[in-house]
Amino acid sequence: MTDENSKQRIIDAAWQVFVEKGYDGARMQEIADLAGINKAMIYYYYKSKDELFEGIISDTFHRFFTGFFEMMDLKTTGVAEFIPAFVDAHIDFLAQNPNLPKLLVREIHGSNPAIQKVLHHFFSELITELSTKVLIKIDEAAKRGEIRPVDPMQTILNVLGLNIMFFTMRPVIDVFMEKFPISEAELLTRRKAAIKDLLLYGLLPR
Amino acid sequence: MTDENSKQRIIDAAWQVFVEKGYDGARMQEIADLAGINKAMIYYYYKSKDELFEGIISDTFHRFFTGFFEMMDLKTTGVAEFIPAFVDAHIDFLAQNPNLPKLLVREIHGSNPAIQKVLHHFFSELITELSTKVLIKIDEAAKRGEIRPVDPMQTILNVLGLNIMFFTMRPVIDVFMEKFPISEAELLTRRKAAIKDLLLYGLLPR
DNA sequence: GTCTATAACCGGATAGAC
DNA sequence: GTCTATCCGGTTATAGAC
Repeated sequence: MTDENSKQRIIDAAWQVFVEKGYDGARMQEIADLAGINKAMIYYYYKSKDELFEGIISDTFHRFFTGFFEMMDLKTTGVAEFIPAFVDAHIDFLAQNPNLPKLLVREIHGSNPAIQKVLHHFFSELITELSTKVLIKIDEAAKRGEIRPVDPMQTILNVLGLNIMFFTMRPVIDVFMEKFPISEAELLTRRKAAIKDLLLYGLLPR
Repeated sequence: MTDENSKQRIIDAAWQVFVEKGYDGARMQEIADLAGINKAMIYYYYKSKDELFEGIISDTFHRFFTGFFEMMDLKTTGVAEFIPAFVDAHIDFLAQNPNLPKLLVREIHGSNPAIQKVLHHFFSELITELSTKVLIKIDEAAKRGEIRPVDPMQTILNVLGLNIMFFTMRPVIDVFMEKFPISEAELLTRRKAAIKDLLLYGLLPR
């Protein structure tokens, strides 16, 4: 309950409160309460709410993108094998970190400097990765006739959009599902199946 | 500049500020400044920030869903004609109201009562509409062999997700597009084309 | 209806004891 | 490292003149 242990408790609590309330809605007092420490303790480790947010965001997204890049290194031969493998990995990954897209989509439309930093720093890196590898891979596969001729950039947006929408629109989907109640696991399974089905039939030549 | 005119100015200003800053980030003073009236005037028409938000949200989403339902009444024969027509209409509609998905996705993950109300009131209605008409339409089209056998609910999520992602993830997409600069109109055209292309090839039987 | 002035409160941040 | 007590600026909301 003492020592640097507190710092970790603060980080965990802050992440949780920032996710639930958003940056503007988050209260330092609530973070302190959740961490089970005094509010002043937060200021012992971080000099401001901004710095706390910035620290947590950077750290979290750093770990996120590290995981994401590993995930994209899936060893598969052709696009027809890569796509379903990626969808499964991506959705599983997001299902284990559902708060990430939630927080991102919430803060991204504002002008919070910490988020702008994340956006440009990490996403620029992601785009370089995508454009030097995936974009070309799609283009070549199309020229080879392995997949239909498609707009590579838009195809990436399609895949990412299909995967991520479930997590950014979750509260809406929950309302949808009130009338068709199924388990969380079943819902995820169906979502993955439907995405892979659509993409494979939509991309492979007939 | 006087009379009830002020109320409309307040509504317009409030909508803009709530969209830009989110509920928690919005300041009554900023709304007053933007409306070109005094802060106290807002309290002459609305008794609290909550009530102002609630009023504007309910009103806006009421108009939104009215438009949405009209849009879904597209007179088309089969699914193969309906889908591209819907995608065009939906994206055009969102492009003219980009602040709606922005605000929705921003507030939806919190617990703001006004948003919860919108969510259950309007989306329940939408779901009834979807499940009594679209869901069945997809199911029948599949049985008729007009489209491939697909999970109807997931197909709806796919279509909506592909359309909406562009607006909920816009700041991310802008970062993507920094390296491939094209005009707004061209971007929207490509987005629509790619979605329709994927859906048609992915849903029509081979 | 519209304004000025101000009350009342809240929340981020700090001082300083232990 | 951890706490109590407190400051201080900002924000919602109201009182009351015009």
